[in-house]
Amino acid sequence: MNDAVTDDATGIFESITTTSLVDRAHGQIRALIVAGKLRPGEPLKDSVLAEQMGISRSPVREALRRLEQSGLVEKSANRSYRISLLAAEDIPELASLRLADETLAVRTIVQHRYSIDSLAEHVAQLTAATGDPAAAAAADAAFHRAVVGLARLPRLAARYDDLTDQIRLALLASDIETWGRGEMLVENHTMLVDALTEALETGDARRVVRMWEVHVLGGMTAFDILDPLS
Amino acid sequence: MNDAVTDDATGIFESITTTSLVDRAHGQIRALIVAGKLRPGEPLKDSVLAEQMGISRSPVREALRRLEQSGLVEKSANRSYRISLLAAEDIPELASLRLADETLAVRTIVQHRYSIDSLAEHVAQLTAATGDPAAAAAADAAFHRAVVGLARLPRLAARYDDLTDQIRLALLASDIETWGRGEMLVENHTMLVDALTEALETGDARRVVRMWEVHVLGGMTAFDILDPLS
DNA sequence: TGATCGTAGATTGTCGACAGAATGCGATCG
DNA sequence: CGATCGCATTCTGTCGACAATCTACGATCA
Repeated sequence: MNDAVTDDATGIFESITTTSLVDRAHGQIRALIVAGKLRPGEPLKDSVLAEQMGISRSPVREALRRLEQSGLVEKSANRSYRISLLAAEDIPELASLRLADETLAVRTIVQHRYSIDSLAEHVAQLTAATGDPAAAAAADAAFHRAVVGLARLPRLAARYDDLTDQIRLALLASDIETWGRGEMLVENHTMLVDALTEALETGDARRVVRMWEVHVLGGMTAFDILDPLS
Repeated sequence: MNDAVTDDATGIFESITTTSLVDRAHGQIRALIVAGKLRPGEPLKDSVLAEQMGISRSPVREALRRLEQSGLVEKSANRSYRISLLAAEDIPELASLRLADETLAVRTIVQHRYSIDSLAEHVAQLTAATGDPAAAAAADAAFHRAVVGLARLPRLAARYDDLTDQIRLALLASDIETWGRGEMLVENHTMLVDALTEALETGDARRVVRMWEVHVLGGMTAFDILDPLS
C-alpha cells in the first residue's frame, strides 16, 4: 500500500524500504491465500502464524485485520480467524462488482479522453501466451487491471485489487481451473481495444461498455449471471 | 460487523454482546471522524487515543488498521496515523464510485425482480423532513442506502458504507454544508421509485439507470463531473 | 453402548514494557 | 541575528505475559 516513497530519481541511494513486519506478514499471508496454499474455512491462528514467521503476534494480528477488511479473511462467531468462506456461489456477486468497476474505468477513460496506448503491450503479452493457460490467465488479468489503472482513480484501483484477490480465492476453492476458456482471448481483447479506441474518438462509451459486459460475463457461462445486465 | 449473533427468539436471555474493545474503539473513532470532530490531516496517536478511551494501545491499533483499510484513516510517510486527507478534489472520484455501486444495485434489483416496497417508507421519511435540511439529508442517505441493501449483495453494501463514510468526511472537510440543494427531493425520489417500478415490470433497467445518473450527479453541480457519463 | 459432563490444553483478547525512530526545542556557531 | 546541530521528549513498532474463553478429549453415568 505505502511503498516508502523514494523520490530518488538518480537511484544513487538504495531504497531503504524498511518494510514493517505488519506489511511483510500481510504480504506473506495474502500470498499464501491467493496461491491456494490455504483454503476457505481453514482456521488461521495468529500464534502459529507468528511462530512460523518468527515474529510476535501483534504484527500478525494487525495484518489479519487488514486482510479481514479486504475480504480474504473473516472472523467466525466464536472469535477466531479463518480464510473467507468464498465458494462458487459467491462468484456471481464478485463478478458483478468487478464488472461494475471495470465499466466505470472504461467510462472514465472515455470521458477524460485518457490515452490507452499502454494496452497494446498487454495484448501482445496475451498473444505471446497462446497455448500456455497459466500465462494467458495472467496476461488477461493484467490487461483488465491495466484498464482500471488507466482511469486514474486510485480508490477504484485499490478496491479492484481486493476484488481480484477474492475472486482468485473463490475460483481456487471451487476447483475451477481456468477463469474462462482460453480460446479467442486475443481476438476478444483486440475487439475491446478497438471499441475503446472508437469510443475515445466519438466520445460515446455505450458500445464499448456493452461489449465489455458481454466479454466479462461471457467468460463465466458456468455461473448463473448470463443476462447481459440490461 | 459481527454482532454476536443471538438466536434468542424469546428474548429471555439478555444478548450478551461482549463487543471486543477493538470493535468499540473502531466505532468510537469512526463516529468521531464522520461527526467532524476530527478533520482531515489531523494526526491520530494511538497512545493518546488509548489513554482517552481508558484502554490499551493494542485494540486501538487494530481499530486503526481497519479504518485505514476502509479509507477514513491513512498513514503518513513518517509512520503515523492521521485522518485521511480527503478534500473537495476527491469528491468526484468518490461520487463516481458511489454512483457505480448504486447503479449496480438498481440493475441487480431489476434483473432479479426484487421487491422495492420498502422504499415507500423512505420516501415518506423524506416527505416528513421537508424544511429540516439535516433530516432531509439523513432521509436521502437512508433512501439510497436502502436501495443498495435491496440488491442483496452483502459485499456491495459493505463497500458502499465505507464509501459514504469517506464522502461524509470529504464534505465536512470541504465545508460543504448540504450535499445537494434540498428542493425537489421528494419529487426526484418519487420519480426514481416510479422509474424503478416501471423497470421491474418491463425488465429494462436502462431508463432508471439513466435517471439515477442524472439524479446523483445533479446533486453535485459544484463539482467537475457534470457529464452524464455517456 | 451412547450421551453428558468435566477438566486439561490451546487460543484469543488485552495489557504493560522496551528499543528505535521522529519531533521539537534550545544551544552553538557563523 | 539567523541557521545548523544536538539533545530530550514523544511516539511508534514490536515483544512477552497474563487472564478469560473456547475446544477437545476422556471420564462418568444412565
